[in-house]
Amino acid sequence: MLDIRLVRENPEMVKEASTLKRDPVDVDSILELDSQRRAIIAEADELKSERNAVSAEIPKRKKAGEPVEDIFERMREVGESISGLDDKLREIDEELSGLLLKAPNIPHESVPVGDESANQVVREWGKVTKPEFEVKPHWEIGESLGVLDLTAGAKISGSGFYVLKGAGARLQRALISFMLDIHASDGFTEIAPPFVVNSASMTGTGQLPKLADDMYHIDKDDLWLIPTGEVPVTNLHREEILASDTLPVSYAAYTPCFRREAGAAGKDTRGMIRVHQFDKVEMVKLVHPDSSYDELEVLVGQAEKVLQALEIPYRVLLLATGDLSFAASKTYDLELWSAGVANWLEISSISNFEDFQARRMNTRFRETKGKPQFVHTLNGSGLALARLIPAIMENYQTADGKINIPKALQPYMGGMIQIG
RNA sequence: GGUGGAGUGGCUGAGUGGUUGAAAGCGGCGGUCUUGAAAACCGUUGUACCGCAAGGUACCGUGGGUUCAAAUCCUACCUCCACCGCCA
Repeated sequence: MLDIRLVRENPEMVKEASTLKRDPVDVDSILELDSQRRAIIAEADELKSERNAVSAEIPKRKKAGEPVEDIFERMREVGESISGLDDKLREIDEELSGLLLKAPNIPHESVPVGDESANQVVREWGKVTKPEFEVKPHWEIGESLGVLDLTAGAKISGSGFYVLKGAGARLQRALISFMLDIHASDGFTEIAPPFVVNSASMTGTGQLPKLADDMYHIDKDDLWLIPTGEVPVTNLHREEILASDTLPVSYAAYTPCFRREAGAAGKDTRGMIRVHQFDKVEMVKLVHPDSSYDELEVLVGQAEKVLQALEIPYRVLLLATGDLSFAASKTYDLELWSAGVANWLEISSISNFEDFQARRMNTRFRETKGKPQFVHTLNGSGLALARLIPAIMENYQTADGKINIPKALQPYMGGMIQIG
């Protein structure tokens, strides 16, 4: 959520920034509601002040045996005025916070301006080699080796669900342990959170109110299936004031992710690439505002570490303003080349949200002296399994139609060196 | 799911419908003392909003209600604890 003071003091900046994000904010309405709100508060507070003063008089009068009926009469009217103003204030507050909750975060100054085509390749790691044989896309090699079954997924759940079998299922489990071990040894605390959360949590990280249609909702209990581990893990500290020496807080969590993917269809939806349920290891950080951009670089490095350990070539992309997600100030994507879809695939997205989520969650920290301040939050995939598994199936494919197990992963596969 | 009990400041814990933002203790912070520390003693110690300021307002699980006035009464909901039922 944007700071209302920021909107009040820099309305043009907010208008421009939201336009760059292709999500223009109705700044004028916000300002109008804001000034109405303040006027009503001033009026109501004055009446309340009067009521409090008179209330203090009543017991004294009673003690002195003086009549109080006339005061009751007047205070009844004052009370009615107050509740009228309070009702109106509630309406305005609701409307105002509705607008504010739908306003996107402001891009950081270092973010390139433009649409997707303005994304910048920051660096590349490893080199994409073209093997002499024709690499089969993961859905073909996976099906032929009996480790991936898309038909079964469609049967038991529907289109957009997959089933891993045998060494495929083991591979996924191995990757989860492998990645969590890396993060844990680098100081991340492992978290096993709920996979279903309430609306307050979804609002806290910014999925609600705008992205409701992209998520699965359980009507009966008014709960949401998490679209990413970011939601439960970041919300761990909702409505809290942390001691400053607890920062930075670093978490890593394995969770499934559920996404409705309404309207998604096309070439890159084949196989495991765009599905309704996938597994992911997510990293989350809560940090001091002064260090959040340094932490962002570190977090990108942490995600890279996994790909490097697996020896899979990738590139790091700095997203342009128009490609940034709703809550992000700055985002790097890690992409790797997929022979299957002949395209770069996003395998990780690492973002700094500054205080945008913290403000929604009311997550603050206190330094030894001074007022509580909002923390900055970051998160990044480390990594998404439904992209990583295809990457391994395609990058580690052999000419005779088998899949080698990356060396670092072999201990996690009980020593297995090849599938097939 | 059923029955009973409870939800007050960082924690423990008082609180009669009317200067109670809230006693007391612990903890925290600052100080005195000390070579240093501990102990002792003194002081201080919630958050948000409105306001240029002075100052004002709100908050005692959450929402609604009664009242001139609610931490205190009523009501619904939420959470926690205990027991019963069910269960991986």
